[in-house]
Amino acid sequence: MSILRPMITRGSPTETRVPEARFPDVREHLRRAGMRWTPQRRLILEVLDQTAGHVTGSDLVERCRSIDPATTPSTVYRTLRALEDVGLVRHAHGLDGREEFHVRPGDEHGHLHCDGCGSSWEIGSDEAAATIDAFRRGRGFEVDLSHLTVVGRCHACASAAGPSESGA
Amino acid sequence: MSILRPMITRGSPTETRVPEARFPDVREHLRRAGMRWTPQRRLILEVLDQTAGHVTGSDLVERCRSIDPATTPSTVYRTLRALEDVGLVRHAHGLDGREEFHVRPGDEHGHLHCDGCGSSWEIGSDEAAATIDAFRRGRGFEVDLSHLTVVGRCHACASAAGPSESGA
DNA sequence: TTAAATGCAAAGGGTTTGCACCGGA
DNA sequence: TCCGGTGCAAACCCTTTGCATTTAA
Repeated sequence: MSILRPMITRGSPTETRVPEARFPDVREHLRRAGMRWTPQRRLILEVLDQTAGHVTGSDLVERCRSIDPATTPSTVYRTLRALEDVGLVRHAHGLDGREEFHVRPGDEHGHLHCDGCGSSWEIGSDEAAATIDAFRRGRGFEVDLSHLTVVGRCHACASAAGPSESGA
Repeated sequence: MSILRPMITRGSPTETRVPEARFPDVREHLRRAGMRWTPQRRLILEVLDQTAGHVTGSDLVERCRSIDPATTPSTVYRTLRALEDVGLVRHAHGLDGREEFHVRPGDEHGHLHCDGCGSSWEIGSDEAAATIDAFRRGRGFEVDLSHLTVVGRCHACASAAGPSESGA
């Protein structure tokens, strides 16, 4: 249900470049915003789309470079902001606070980071329901799930560290 | 109930430097960790303590400089880490992802930021209860409240923007 | 006395910007 | 054709680090 509409086979093996026919909505989106559809943007969107989790700006630069060495940081960062303005990309903040981007999925999600092992998971709207409800009912605050980052210790790490680790 | 124990008059007007007697526990803390009690550290701790909310590193540098122009960034940043190691200071991440420090309060709290008006509030353990419970019961995850940052739209902003703003 | 802490200045890293050229529509 | 986008390189900002000096204990 990604805005990119992967249409057919999600990961056709050998094909790195995906025909732009795959991004019909995106072109529309950009066009309506008076923006242009360029090879660089396609590449960036593609890499972003193929990245399961999230990428920082510099990560994205690297990944794009591995496909097209001519990629430049300024273009990537500018594109990222442009795409975010149009609503095609969103960002959240990682454990270290850096921005992490991802193609905006049909269903928003938050992030759960374990301080212990460094793992991270997605928080679906179902799992976030209690949180969202609490703030909405408590003070009429509308939580932005895609910006929700919960940090702490996963079950495994919490068990290993013992129960006295948290509040101290 | 701050660890700094402000003891008497919270802000005696003319007195900028507070007698170190005000920080008995802190000295102890540092001493036990083999660390020293210096004027710089006292200043930093003081500014940190008098800052209601949170400060970024550079904020803190500025504020310290306004009291003692000789303050240097390296000392501030190093002290910040040192104090955090000892457990006297904690950090969270602001809206923009930058580290925000504060004297570690007796009761941890998270943060609530409104994307609309830029306001932010503290989330007490009571308000976070539902969230903490949900993750604990759902997957045995122990949420670190002091690292919890919830972003979204406050009641006022949500009302102003209308209900269709959130998921789009 | 002696190791921790400071101050300076320079490095560092990710991100942003100015500007001339390029190219999608 | 025309305005948006790109690439380059330099600027930026906050933060960190090396090293000689100072200073708390």
